[in-house]
Amino acid sequence: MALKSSERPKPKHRKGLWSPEEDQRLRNYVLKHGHGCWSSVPINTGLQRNGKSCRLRWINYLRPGLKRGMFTVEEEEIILSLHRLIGNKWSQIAKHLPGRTDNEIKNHWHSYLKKRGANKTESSSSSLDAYHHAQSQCTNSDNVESSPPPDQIPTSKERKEKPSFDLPRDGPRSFLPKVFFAEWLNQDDQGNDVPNYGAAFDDRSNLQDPLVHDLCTSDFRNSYGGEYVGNDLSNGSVSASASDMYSSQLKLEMDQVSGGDYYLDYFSGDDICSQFNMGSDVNVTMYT
DNA sequence: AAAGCGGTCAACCGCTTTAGT
DNA sequence: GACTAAAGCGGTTGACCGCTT
Repeated sequence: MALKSSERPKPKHRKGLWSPEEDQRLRNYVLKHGHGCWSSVPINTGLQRNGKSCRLRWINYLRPGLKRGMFTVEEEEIILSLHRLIGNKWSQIAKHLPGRTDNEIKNHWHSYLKKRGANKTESSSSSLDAYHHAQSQCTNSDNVESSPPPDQIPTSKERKEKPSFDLPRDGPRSFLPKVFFAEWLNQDDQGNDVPNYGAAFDDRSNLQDPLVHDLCTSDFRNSYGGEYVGNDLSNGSVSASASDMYSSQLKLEMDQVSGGDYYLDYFSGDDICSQFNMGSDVNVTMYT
């Protein structure tokens, strides 16, 4: 006789910080097989964690493409701006900060920005500017680091002992975070770094990002209470303003995955790794 | 030197939503 | 439509660390 799910004996799950060995197991498994159903991951890996814990560990810490280190001023502006607009929708906010997790943003909000946001009553007007500016800042070649080999990502314990950034927490905020997947670089006529948007963005089919889409249509005003800060795009005009917003693509040369090139919409918020199995060697190239 | 304190962040908890049957 | 499992999400907790007294 089959037991009801509530009557099944519950396996003992380990709790607390993840050990390097656990990280290694999970990372190896997901990179090789994909996560599939998370509840089966502990079974397949032999980890004494529940699936939920594995999922969280992967999303917040092990997943390739995560930025580590301090938030830039521009990222903070984006968080503040979006938080004013949509509140504690951390996952929505995270979609607009590539490489940042909702958990990370939430923690940062509670640690730094809540106080700062409370003090700072002005500023809404600069929201879109900050948002826009952040995209070009992200293209600065000084920011770009290719993803380290998985075994070089510090464990949670190691991070506490030796943070991945060199400047003190309260140091200058112009310090830019590490980017584990290469971002890309384009330059305008003046040699300033700009995102690689242009023609690609003019194609409406590229407006996958919900915020961009909203910003480019009048829906945005309606969606967020009729108050919109920054550039006025309410007439639905996409051409110049929208193109200036951002659009970018990340080209991954997947030598070991079908031998093809993959173009991923960097800002779509898609979980890159859940879409395919990452081979052990993933070459990330700059796409300019 | 050690106790107290506050800040940070990884991880857990519980609720909601979504998908499958 | 009801039920179940999985996934997603936001709030909260607790370990750890550095600073102050």
